[in-house]
Amino acid sequence: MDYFFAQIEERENPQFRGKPVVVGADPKGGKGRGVVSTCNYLARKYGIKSGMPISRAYQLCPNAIFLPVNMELYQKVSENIMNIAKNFHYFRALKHESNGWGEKFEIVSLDEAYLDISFCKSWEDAENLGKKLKREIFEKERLTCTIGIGPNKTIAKMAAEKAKPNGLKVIKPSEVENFLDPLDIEDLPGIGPKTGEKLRSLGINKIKELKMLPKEKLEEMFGKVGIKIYQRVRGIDEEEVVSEEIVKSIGRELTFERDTRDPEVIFANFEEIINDLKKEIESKKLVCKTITVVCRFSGFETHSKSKTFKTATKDLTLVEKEAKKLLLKFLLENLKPVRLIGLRFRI
DNA sequence: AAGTTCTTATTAC
DNA sequence: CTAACGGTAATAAGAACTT
Repeated sequence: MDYFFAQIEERENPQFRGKPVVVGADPKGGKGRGVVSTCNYLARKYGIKSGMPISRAYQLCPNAIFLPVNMELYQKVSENIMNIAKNFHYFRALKHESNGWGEKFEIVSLDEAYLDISFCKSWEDAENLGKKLKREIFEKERLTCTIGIGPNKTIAKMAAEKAKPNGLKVIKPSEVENFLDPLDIEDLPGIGPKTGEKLRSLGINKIKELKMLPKEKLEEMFGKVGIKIYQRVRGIDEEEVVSEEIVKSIGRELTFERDTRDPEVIFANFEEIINDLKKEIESKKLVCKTITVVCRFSGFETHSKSKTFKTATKDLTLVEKEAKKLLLKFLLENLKPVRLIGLRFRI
């Protein structure tokens, strides 16, 4: 979906149209500590981007419309759209007489999903399917999206990225090389700021240049990720579209309004985090094998402590006790004010 | 020496 | 003038530890 959260807000509040809209933390007159979740394209013209500190966004455009994240609403809309896409996909697969191949539908996040449309008989066929899906989503939800189509997940994703917003881009196998070569290395999924910086320090800026690096060199520099990169820059990606991912961990974390050393404040908030997680574990009938407590101190220095149980346990009272012990250790061995606390349960 | 656990780093959305 | 920086989840790597 295009600029999902902000686009939903525009739909719900037509008076926002034509104005820069930023969804995220409260800027508090430039003093806020959160980040931008999503913003519309007008806000992007001012240099605002997802993940940027909200204080920075406020500096760039103090007159933008700053909105809090209304997650319940976005979740509901996401559900509607995923259902549209899923049903659409299912009936297309039936029509094409796919024998179980094409029903795969993978939800990546609230606003992203993969459809395995390998039942299509041609790329034109695939493109038409994309057009129809775009139309259906817009007719039913009044929201635009961008669809990328390619021989594998990586290419499809990158095609969509380049076609945003309200776009549709098809990359046929014969076009993959010409599509990839001129792109920046950071356009490749899996190359983030750190990996990108390391490569840039070698004078590698474009995917075409990245192709010059031998597999061994990439593996030496980045391990398994390096091998993935080697394949991806060559348009190779065998990842399947997988319908259901198994949950491996659930966690919560919280940044305080201001750094604090007050144990009352810290433990009261930790209690809330624990209770929240306990509820989720119980309702989903999960068990807990490992707990990890995270503490971020003043200066953004982040540490974690974890404990693994002999066997996964349902005894959340025990889990709670251990979690509190770990947090206490942090406070005893580090005297700096605390910025963030978090807790994660590994299943 | 091998298997686990702990901790940190990186990425994505 | 520069830095400013959420929350959730996955995966990988290497160190530290048990067995």
